[in-house]
Amino acid sequence: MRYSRYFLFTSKEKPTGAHCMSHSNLLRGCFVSQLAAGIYSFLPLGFRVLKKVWKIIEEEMDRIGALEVLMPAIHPSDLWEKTGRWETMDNVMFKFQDKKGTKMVLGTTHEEIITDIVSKFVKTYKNLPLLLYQIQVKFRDEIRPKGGLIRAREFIMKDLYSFHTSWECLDRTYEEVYKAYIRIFKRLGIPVEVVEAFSGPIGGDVSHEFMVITEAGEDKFAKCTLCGYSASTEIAQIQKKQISYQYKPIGNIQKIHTPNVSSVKQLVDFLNRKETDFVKSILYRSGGKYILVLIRGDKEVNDIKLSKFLGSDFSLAEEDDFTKIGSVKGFIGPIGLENKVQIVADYSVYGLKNIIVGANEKDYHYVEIDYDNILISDFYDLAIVNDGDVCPKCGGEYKIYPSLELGHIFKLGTKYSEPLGAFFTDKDGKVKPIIMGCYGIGVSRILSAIVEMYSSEGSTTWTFNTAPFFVELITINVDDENQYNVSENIYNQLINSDIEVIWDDRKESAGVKFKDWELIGIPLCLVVGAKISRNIVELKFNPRFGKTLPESEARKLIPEGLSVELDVSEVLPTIKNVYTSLNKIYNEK
RNA sequence: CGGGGUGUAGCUCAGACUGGUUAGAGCGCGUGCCUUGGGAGCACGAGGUCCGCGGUUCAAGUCCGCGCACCCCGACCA
Repeated sequence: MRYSRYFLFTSKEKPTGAHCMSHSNLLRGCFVSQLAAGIYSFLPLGFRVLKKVWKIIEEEMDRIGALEVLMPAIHPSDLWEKTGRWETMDNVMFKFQDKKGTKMVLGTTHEEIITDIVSKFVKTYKNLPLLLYQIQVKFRDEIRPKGGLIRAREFIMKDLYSFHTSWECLDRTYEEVYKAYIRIFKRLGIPVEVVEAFSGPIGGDVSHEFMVITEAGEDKFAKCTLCGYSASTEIAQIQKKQISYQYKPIGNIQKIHTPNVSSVKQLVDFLNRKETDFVKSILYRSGGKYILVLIRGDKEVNDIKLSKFLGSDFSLAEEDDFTKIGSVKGFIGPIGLENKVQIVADYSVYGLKNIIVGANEKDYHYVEIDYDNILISDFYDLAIVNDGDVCPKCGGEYKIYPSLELGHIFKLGTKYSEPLGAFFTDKDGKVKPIIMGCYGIGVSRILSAIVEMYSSEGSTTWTFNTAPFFVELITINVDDENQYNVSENIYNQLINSDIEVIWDDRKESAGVKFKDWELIGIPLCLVVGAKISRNIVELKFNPRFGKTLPESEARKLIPEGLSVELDVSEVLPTIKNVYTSLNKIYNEK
């Protein structure tokens, strides 16, 4: 490809509105272009990268026997109503009506559709197991899209669905998909962490997320520094505590004036105490009862953990609930409410002495309270884990990492097959619901993830299998006939050797060409300049390309100083050699 | 949904507070010269519904009202 004929309009300036590096680089490198909030076009260069990611996913899906389909992006409401998700996913759905007034939705995901398809055709155990997947556009009307492709409202996703006669069979497929995902991310050059995860409204009980560690993400996971166990902070538990608790009502209670000071943060400043000297009290309604949850001031309640204890039907109390139980929002505390609410505490409250709690009176707190002065009905693990919390597997310490979710695999069971009537006749002649799994990968998001991994502002680095071209050929002075002719010759040789090359044949200054090379993230750069009079050209490596490789390989392939001078006759063999070595690392069966 | 910000040339932004000729800069774009190993230089030039609608005024990019879009923080998020 000749640069002069390509669609490539790079930007020297950092775009406004791009607040993370990958977003900025993808815009500046002319990979994508924004149409509306969270809605992007893939431009020729970006689409090349997308297709490369796409292809690797297809290859690995093929390898586990999954069959590719393409389902509609527009769905009528009926299937969604059958599973109840017309309501439960309403907050992210783009809904509209067709000209007949039929309710429609832009597909947020495709469990309903694929299950419907399978239910029409698969009637016997003889046709199972079955794996179907697609790479398709998904629509989610996120309230706040951000980070470019990281959280978009229209995005590309790979979704695989598996269908089984038994849980054992699902388990085996789940394992295979897990391994396929590991291979996919390895081939893409993305270091992923697999973490146990919450399966959420999609259903099922087991799930794993494939995360990359980056500040640009929107999730967090906890990893044990000792045994390596890791889990999303949505579900990460801590080691159970031995509780030996006896209620000792306090005789002489001390109250202090805290005018208009209610949040822990404000109290810390006002009283000059530590966050851990406070116990927060959070009031919930559940099944007509009130539950007061106590938690140490530095911690946050994990609603998912709480729902295990309260059931799914609970909500935060509102203003008038506080009045009903004789308390005040902002100053609620456990002492004095013993008869009106059930009091449960997070483990973090256990053993605390000389703490401060709300006095159920506007502008007042109680001080010098011990944990056993509070009537607590039970202690549970209810908090979102922090650094230093104790791993339930080995007693080691957790560390929390910011992360971006690239893949998520679920065991669904019969959540969709039953309501949508996907049944099969088993060997024993009985009709049973098909057991399902589903497995997603955020394909477009992967582009952002790779850029976040290895690039810096204004200088992108793609990995071997994702780089839009393998070599950028730069001719310093295209008016120099010798430089031009040698370049053209090398360009043709590379094409004939199936090495993807973009030739910067523009009449631009050298600086412009080098900056663009770095911005668009091509691994190798071959420079044809004045030294061509001595038959010498220079081969340069992208500044961070080595980081995308295993260290030993990087040492072997990449010269010190990232650059080497070559005789023209050595160019093709050298590039081919690097290409073959990398291909072996990333694409060997 | 709450809080905040922004909207002027293709891009990044000044001008607005205190209304007043023909609305500016840098970059980019075009032409010519020069230059060709890290976004070079000189000259000339093209390019604007100042987000939209309404209002105040002799006069609105500027003031007022309504709306829209985009961005940020929070809430939300298979």
